[in-house]
This record gives sequence, structure tokens and C-alpha cells, in this order.
Amino acid sequence: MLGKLTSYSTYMDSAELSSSLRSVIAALHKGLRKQTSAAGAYSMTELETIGHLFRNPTLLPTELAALTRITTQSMSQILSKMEAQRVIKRTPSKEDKRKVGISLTAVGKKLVEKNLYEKDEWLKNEIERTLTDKEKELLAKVLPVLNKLIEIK
Amino acid sequence: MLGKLTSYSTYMDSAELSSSLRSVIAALHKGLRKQTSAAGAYSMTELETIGHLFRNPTLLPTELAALTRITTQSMSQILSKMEAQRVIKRTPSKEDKRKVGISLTAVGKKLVEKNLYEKDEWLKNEIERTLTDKEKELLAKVLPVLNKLIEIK
DNA sequence: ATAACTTGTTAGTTTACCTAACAAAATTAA
DNA sequence: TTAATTTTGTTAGGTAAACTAACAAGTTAT
Repeated sequence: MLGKLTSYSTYMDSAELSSSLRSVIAALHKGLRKQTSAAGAYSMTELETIGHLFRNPTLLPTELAALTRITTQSMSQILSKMEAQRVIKRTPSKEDKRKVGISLTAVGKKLVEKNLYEKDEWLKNEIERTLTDKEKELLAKVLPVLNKLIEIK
Repeated sequence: MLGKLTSYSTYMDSAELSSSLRSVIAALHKGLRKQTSAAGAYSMTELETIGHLFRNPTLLPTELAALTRITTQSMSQILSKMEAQRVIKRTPSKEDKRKVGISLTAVGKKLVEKNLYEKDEWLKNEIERTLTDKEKELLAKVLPVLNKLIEIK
């Protein structure tokens, strides 16, 4: 079962690496979903959407959909929900009347600053509880590597 | 926004670490799901289930549910589906008549050997295409760290 | 001018989970 | 030993978060 040794690892070839990575991603994702699904909280994708709007003053629905990797139709539904909650606002463009700028409302921004990181509490606690400082450092180092895997091409 | 510096990272505190990790996990999970959802393929959890049965000759539904982090009810449905496909078989225990041993059929084993790793093809290709050998090495090193985060307590 | 493309939306469907309710066997308590 | 409780597995029904289909309206290309 063990793949042939290569230069990049004494233990794993890419097949085993991907299988193990899939496995741990599935488990972590389930842990996260269980957290966020508690009591009318934001879903994973809603959380991502809010995060993008926090870092970018305004974005189009299409752009948000691409960033969060869902269809524009699904994004449209999320936006309607968040608009009803006064978390985001839709501002139709004057140059191109098809376009609708999406941005956080004042209420939304306040809510985000107060709550966004709190939503990650579970994972944060898991990290602090189970990992050593050295492991945290390693994790921080590998994040850009993981992000390379999901770059939009 | 930048947290105060700590010993384990020059750049990230646990809050930022967890936020970034959540983000990349969500994206990777979506990428994986898109792959596995193609053409009557196995879902993420079904894939996990098969993997566990590949490594353990027989397991109980309860054990499989715990390992894959879903309810026993959900596992029951997955098992029914896979039994209908002749991928797994149910063998009631003689000592304890409540228990049902789950194992891969001959057909299932063959199918798994042929296909399990292929299902990870997308991720494998992404890894090989976008990561350098050094990055692959780093990824292999961080896997046990990520697994620590999801250990069943 | 009209055809083709872009952008955003609503409507309806699917998937992968969940909770509720229950049956049957095993274990513990009385 | 009988009765209550716990364990194990299942079916039935519900839900959240995605999807595809269809379409309206604005923009660009021919």
C-alpha cells in the first residue's frame, strides 16, 4: 500500500497525501458545520460571504459567487436572506444597470466586528487546546500551501 | 486587525489561524464535493465509510457512524444503499443478536482497490500540479497536526 | 436592428444530512 | 424472576444548503 519513496516525503506519495487530506478535510468540515449550524447562525458559505465583504467594500453577486464557489443563483438566495436581515445592502449600478453592488450595512459591519471571529470559537478552542506552539507555527506555515490548492484558475 | 504577536507565529494568533483554516477547509471541501458528486459517484461520507471498511475487516454501524461523524440513522441509510449495490454486506452477530457486522463484499473490495484512489484524482492532480516538493513535504508534516484537531474525545 | 452575451433573479429539485419514533436484544435493578 | 433501562439498529419524515432550469432586462457585437 505504501507508495514508492520520492524526494518530497519519506512516507507519502501524492495519492496517499490526497487521500489523507480529503479525510481530514471532511472531518474538520463536519466539525465546523456542526458549530455554525447552531441556533440560526450563519452557514459556512454565509460566513465566507460576510468575510469577503468585510475585506472588499463592494462586490457583485457574480464575484461573491465565484469567491465562495457557489452558483450565482445560490448566492442570490443568500443575499436576499441577508438583505432581509439588514446585514448587507444592494446598490444597483448607474453605469451598467444590470450590475448590483453588494456591501455590508452599518448594522452588518458592527455585527461582523462583534461576531465574525466568535463564530470560529470552536476551531480556535480546538487549536489552543490540542496543539503545541510548534504545531500552531507549522499550521500557520502550511495555510498558504493549502490556499495554493484552491486558487481560482 | 492583526493580533498581538505570540511565540508560535510572527503573523497569526489563534483567532486568525482558525478563520483562515475554516476558509481554506470550506473551499477544499467544495472542490472535493464537486468532484465526487459527478455521475452517481460516492459522496464524501460514503468514501470515508468504504475507506474505514477497507482498513478494518468488519465494523458495526455504530462504529462506522462514530468514525465518519454522522448519526447512526444516517449511516443506516448509507449502508442500505451500498448493500443494495452489493458493495457491503451485513452479517448479524450470533453472540449479540442486536449487532450487525458490516464488511466489504468481494465485489466491493475489488471495486475499492480499483476506484478508491481514483476518486482522489482531482486533489492528487491539484497537489502535483500546484505544489513544489518542499510544499508537499510540509503538507505531509502538517497532516498529523490537523488530525489532532479532530480526534474523538 | 437584431442577435448574442452578461447579469441577476425566482422557482423547483436534489443531496446529504438531521430528529423522532420505534422494535428488539441485552443488561441492570428490584 | 420480573421489570426497568440501556444498547443497537432501523424506518419515516423533515430540513438546510446546495443544485439546474427558466427567464427578464441590460449591454455588446454584427
